[in-house]
Amino acid sequence: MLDIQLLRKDAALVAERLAARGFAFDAARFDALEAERKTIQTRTQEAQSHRNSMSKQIGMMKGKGEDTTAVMAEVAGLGDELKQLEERLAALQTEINDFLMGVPNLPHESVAPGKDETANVEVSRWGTPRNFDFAVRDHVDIGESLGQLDFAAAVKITGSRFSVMRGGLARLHRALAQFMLDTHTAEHGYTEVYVPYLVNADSMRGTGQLPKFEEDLFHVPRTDAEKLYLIPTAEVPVTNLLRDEIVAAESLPLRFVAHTPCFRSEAGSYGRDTRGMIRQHQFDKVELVQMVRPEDSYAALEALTAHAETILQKLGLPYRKMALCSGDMGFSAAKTYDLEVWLPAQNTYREISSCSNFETFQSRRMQARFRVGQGKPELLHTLNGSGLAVGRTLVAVLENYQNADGSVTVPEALRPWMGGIEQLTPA
RNA sequence: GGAGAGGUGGCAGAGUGGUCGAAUGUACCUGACUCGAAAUCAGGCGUGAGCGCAAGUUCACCGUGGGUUCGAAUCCCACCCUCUCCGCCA
Repeated sequence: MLDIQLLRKDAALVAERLAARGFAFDAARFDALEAERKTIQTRTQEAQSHRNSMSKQIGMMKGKGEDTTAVMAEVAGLGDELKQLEERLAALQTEINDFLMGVPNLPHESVAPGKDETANVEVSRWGTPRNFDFAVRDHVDIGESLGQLDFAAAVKITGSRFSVMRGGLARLHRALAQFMLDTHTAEHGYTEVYVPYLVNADSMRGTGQLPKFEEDLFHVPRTDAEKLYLIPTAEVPVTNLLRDEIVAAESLPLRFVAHTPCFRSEAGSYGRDTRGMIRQHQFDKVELVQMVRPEDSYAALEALTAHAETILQKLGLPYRKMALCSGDMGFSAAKTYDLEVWLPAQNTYREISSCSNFETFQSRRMQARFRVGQGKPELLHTLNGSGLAVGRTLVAVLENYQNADGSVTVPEALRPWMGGIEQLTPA
């Protein structure tokens, strides 16, 4: 959520900056709503104040045993008008809030303008894609011929966009997650957290998935009041750890890492990446989350991105770092770097991590704050990034480390988590 | 799932219709005393929002949402959550 003070001061400027990301901000509507809100709120508060002082007077008079019928008759007539004002004000505030909840974050000044991913800027590139002296196969062929990747079984058990792994491949998947967790906790100063995979609507609103993107989420019905959602990323439960909290400035920065499954309905992606493990309804991810002081957040974004890059480097996977343009960023982000890993079978780089600074966009929704000494609470800045998406990392390892005989070499860095296994071979 | 108890400020804990946004204790901040600290004493100390150049002022908030009333932390209804015991269970 944007700062409403900024909107009041200069809605036109906000509209201009949002246009850069393809969002049409209706400044006229906002101004109109605000104008009415201001009038109604002032009148409501005056009426409330009047009623309060009259009621107080009745209390005082009764305390002294005086007759109050005259005053009570006077205040009795106030009820209807006050109720109407209060209802109108509540409706207006709901409307303004709904309106604001649907407005995306402002892009940071360093973000390149652009309509879509074609305007993203390549920041750097690491590693050299390997030359294969045999026909490369994609991860589906590799995994299935190993007898360790089974989409047919997943379709039977659940449906499309799920997978079953067995044996060494299942272990490789687990090893990847543990390798990532151990690296981030031991080398990058993150605290490992275990969190719920089902969250309530308030949490989804806090990080920005709701109200706008409900169709992307799976949910568990129950009653409306207690409806729960499956997390699309650990960002949701982990960032919401700070919702409605005020932490001491000295405790910042907070750095959390969590390994969780993620669930996405993939509504609107029919026909895209239907083959293999690239786009699944359920996938594992190791997520990095930071809460920092505002002045530190852009340095933190660079650091967090570098933490994710470390994983790719240790695994020897070639990748490139992209700075997303204004039109390609997610709803809540002020600035985003994507890391794209080289996939030989697709002969291209594919997203494997997305690292963003949300500034106060999430913390304002969540009222996640910090306090310097005895000072006023201030909104902190939140960041997160994949460190990394485990499923896609598995795909990258299979494809980049495949051998002519159909086996797959286990990257050196993973071997401590593989119980000495150096190669995946058919069972 | 059954039975009971309970949700009040950072924490503890009063308050069951009226100067209650809320006693008191504790924690914390400032000052006094002290060489310094402790103890003691005095004062301060919730969050959000509106209006205002400011000083300030107004409103809302006692789990959440409704209701009754001139007036609700207090009464009524629904829901959520926590705790205890029983049952079941990894």
